[in-house]
Amino acid sequence: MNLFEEYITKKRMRLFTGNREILMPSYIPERLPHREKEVSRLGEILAPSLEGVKPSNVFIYGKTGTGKTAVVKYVLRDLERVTTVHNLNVRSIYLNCETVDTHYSVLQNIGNFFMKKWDERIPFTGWPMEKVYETVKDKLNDFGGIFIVVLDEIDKLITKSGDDVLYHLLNLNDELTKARVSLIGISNNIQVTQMLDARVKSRLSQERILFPPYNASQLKDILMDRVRLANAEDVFSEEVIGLCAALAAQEHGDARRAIDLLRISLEMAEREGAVRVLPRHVYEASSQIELSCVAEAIRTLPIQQKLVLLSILLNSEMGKINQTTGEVYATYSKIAKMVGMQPVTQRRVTDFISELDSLGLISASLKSFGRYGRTKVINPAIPVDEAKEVITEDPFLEDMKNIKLPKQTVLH
DNA sequence: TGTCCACTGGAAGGGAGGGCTT
DNA sequence: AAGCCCTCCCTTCCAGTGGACA
Repeated sequence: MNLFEEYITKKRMRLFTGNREILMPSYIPERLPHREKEVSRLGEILAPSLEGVKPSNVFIYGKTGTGKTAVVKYVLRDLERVTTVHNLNVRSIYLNCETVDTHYSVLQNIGNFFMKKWDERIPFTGWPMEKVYETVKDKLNDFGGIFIVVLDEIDKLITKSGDDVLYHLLNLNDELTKARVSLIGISNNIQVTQMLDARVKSRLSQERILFPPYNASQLKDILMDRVRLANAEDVFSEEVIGLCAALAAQEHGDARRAIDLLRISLEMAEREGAVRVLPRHVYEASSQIELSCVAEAIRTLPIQQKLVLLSILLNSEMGKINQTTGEVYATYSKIAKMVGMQPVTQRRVTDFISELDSLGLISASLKSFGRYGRTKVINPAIPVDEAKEVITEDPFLEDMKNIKLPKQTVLH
């Protein structure tokens, strides 16, 4: 049977044939339940732009899945509709600092927003900063209106590149003759603002909006709305929707998680050929989300970090609990040589350990053993066998699949 | 109370890689 | 082709540290 014929037959058998995009967290509906206050607050802040006045800069913070990005995109979409109809000179750009995380790339993206011809574009590297800055200024002056720059996950930008970028962006207005730039910073980590220079900090957060987590009943409303919008009431019972909401509420009220649960439990039910989504599909979806997040995090790790993680897993497999940095480094050096790689220094490995810790793949905490030194105490935070399997998918590390450590490498 | 261990983590800088300018 | 610039990944150097032990 033709591969795609099969797909078409399957599609006919699908439980839900409506628009699946509605069941994605990235979909912005026409109504955002329980975020009316935040929407109107941001709307009020940005409204002066319609009269050609620069709106205040805004700093938005709240945990993941509390609707920060959705509200900002929602408000900017409305703003764009109005400015298009009334032909007003207001534009905005959305940048996610997960990927746009350097001084250069932020300015490059802003500059390229106004570039109509491909060959005029600022390359992703190569130009002196000064030239990029001047080009951005020229382009903004040519545009001559109000330009709103949204920096989502701004904490990533600050931790990686410091506050230089923000300093430059905030100073841009002093050097612009016609245009005006406003900043909207979005962060799920309030701590980062402590790292900012006091002047940058006060100018960035002329206005602040805090997004509280959703509770279970609010999440349920959000899911109900989506289900109605997708015309999928006959697929999801109220019980199932409530369960998705309850599970996500346990995770600090994460709407993104709740919507993912809804969609993936639907996929689970379809795969099984069920007529409706059942609570057990939701539980299955929940554990699948957890596992696939871990697997994805591991897959995207650079090879050296994979080796460090593998060392920790192997040590743990040997029954070693509470590993020290020194022990991890010893194992790492051995297996790096085994796969024909030059081991990096211990200093570098301590950075890798911190990164693995912040990704939640391991737990590492600083502990002092008195005269026996001070080190990090490290344990895997994920299932060892599954994690090993994902790591050894890497063509470089295939040979490590069945490796067992000789005892003396961990026991001193 | 001072010493000392086994690191931690900041700072500075090297060099490779990608790209532009002259 | 040579000279720059920027980012990324890494090394080298080193001051700093919590707490057991003498």
